Amino acid sequence: MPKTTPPPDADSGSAQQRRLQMADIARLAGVSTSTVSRALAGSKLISEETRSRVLELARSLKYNINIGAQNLRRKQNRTVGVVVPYDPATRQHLSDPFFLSMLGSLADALTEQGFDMLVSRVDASELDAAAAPFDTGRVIGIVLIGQWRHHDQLNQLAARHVPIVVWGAQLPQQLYCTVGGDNVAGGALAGAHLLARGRRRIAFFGDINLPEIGHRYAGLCQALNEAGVAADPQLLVPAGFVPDGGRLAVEELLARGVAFDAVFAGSDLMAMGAINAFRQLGLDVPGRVAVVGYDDIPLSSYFHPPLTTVQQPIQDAGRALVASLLELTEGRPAPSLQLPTRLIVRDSTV
Amino acid sequence: MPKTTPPPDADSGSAQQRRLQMADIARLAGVSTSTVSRALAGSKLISEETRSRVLELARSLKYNINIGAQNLRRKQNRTVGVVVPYDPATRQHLSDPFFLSMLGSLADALTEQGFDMLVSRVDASELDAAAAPFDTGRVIGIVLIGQWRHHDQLNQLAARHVPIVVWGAQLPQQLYCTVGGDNVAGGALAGAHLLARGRRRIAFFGDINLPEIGHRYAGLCQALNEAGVAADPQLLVPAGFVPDGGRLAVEELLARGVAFDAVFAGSDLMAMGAINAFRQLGLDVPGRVAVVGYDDIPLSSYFHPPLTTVQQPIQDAGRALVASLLELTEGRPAPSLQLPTRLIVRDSTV
DNA sequence: CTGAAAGCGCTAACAC
DNA sequence: GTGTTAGCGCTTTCAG
Repeated sequence: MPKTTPPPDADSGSAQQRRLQMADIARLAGVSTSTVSRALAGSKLISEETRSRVLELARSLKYNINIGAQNLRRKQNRTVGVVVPYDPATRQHLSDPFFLSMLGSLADALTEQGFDMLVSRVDASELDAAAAPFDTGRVIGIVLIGQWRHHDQLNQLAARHVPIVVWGAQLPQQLYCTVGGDNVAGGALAGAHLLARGRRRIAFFGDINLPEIGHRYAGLCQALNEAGVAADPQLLVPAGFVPDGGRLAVEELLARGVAFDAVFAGSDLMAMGAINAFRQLGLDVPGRVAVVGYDDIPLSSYFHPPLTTVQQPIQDAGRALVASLLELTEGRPAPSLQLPTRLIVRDSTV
Repeated sequence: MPKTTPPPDADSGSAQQRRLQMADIARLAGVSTSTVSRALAGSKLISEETRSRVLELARSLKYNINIGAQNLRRKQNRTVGVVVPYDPATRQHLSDPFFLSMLGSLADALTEQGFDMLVSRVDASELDAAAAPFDTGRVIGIVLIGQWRHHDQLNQLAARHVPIVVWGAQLPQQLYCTVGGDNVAGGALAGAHLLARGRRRIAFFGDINLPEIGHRYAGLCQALNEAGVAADPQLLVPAGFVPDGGRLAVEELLARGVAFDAVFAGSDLMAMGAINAFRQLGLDVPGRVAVVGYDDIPLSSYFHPPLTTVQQPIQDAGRALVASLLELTEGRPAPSLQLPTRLIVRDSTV
């Protein structure tokens, strides 16, 4: 049972002094509200003397302009919506450190540009709810983190002219703007690295129906191809982002009884789950099986063994998403973007 | 260099059809705006027939009420500000998975209650900037994640009657409301566990000037006391939340040349850093040294060895923070709250 | 340079 | 039941 303590300030519920407004400042300064408005806005139609008097007064009284009213009048807005879809089944999406980091990166990018960030979570199966903050005029546009398999719903949003930028993969017939890592290149990087380490039987863990994961797998296949190694469909193991997707995939792989000497996991989390499973089964990583992850979440360097992984450009991602969204909101077209990824070699692949 | 692709829809910057407003619906329905307003608000002063006609029209035209205008008129607001202070030096705070998880938990709790979440990051050394969204009328109150050493600034905010709830420790002479884990109890839990495992020389890693960390250390000392073991100040090693705070602390501890058989780290991240450092030095965990972390971030069960740690009640935390804030905004006093913590025993302590 | 007046898109008395 | 009217707190013509 939680312990509570009485509040320190017994009179907290008292004198709710009315919030100051422009008219108050105007009266006190002996000018009209127009003048106050101009002074505060830094208009140059105001005498230096009046301006400083008003400013001084406003500051000393801690007056702050009411942004809601200002927005209404100016028909503008400096708020961007960030929506994180969640799987209605597990509701667990914000648990993936990668998404969380993306939130952080967006927060930074938006702050940098003087925008506020309105965060909402929506049921991934009802994605048009993602547009609500825009439809109700609260934000000028939406950044959606995670495309999942909702290509069509996203297209509908774009067709409705909702300014929206999606973190994810570029798909054919896409009406909306995406910003994402170059997943094919990332997958190829991982594949080439494993091949260079002498691995030939590379299993892939992940749900290739998700565009980004599909691309990573395609990249792997491409690398195999170039090395003249055949891709064995038996080595493709579906795995979800759920906490122990990695472990389950390992069990499945073993159950198939197929030879393998490496795993390329669709995310770091899966890679970690897989490595733990291998360890419990007495299979040495990287000795017996090399493992590459994807994302380079902060903890992958702390993992044991430190995880070789494909790094997603999180810092750039936030800035790029915001930049594209601003283009869109200003009526300009925003081309989809693929950010470069790079391989971080650590100990899980020798 | 990022690759770009031309936009799919060349005419994206065209016909910016004006956003529908209530007057439009009114005209189309042949009624006054008041009637539309009432219908949409579900007022019972409206004939069933009119109501459904208006509702139908609004839906088919995808009309959405402008929340900004509504808020202005109603002088209300369903938005809560969540601010995450960052250390201006490292700017790295959002990297701690614990804070990120808290954000997720808050998002859930707010969504549940029909509130929007406006997230902002502020320089921890200028905490009164945290009140900006409130001062400008954008939010009805603020949840601040992370108290750090800014007790005084927080008191000032509370004195200004900014409705604010802080995740952190309860301190003497505190004017603001805190919700936090019971850090003393948590520390005691960790200490008792290590003692029960036969450890006597327990080092503590963390900056005890931070209230929460200080309380965890106090809890440890309390447990030692009760067991009749003396707390050795030599075993108290300052360590930051920086990525490799744990490693640095290990080095410092070793440099002191003092005997130790266990470490209680102020956070899981530190514990992980420390374990990696021990491993590199050939010191077995938990054989040679047992390690307990704090937070129970999602990855601690994936770590090797899986981390014994004190679990913070993240899910409850979000709900509790929101509940307290709502009390405050409704003019009622909100007592500070300490949520129970529990020890999760895994392999890092045998 | 400054003020009066007319709204931004909506709601809520107050009439009818 | 429904319409009229008067604003919410601010900005911006338009006069002076």
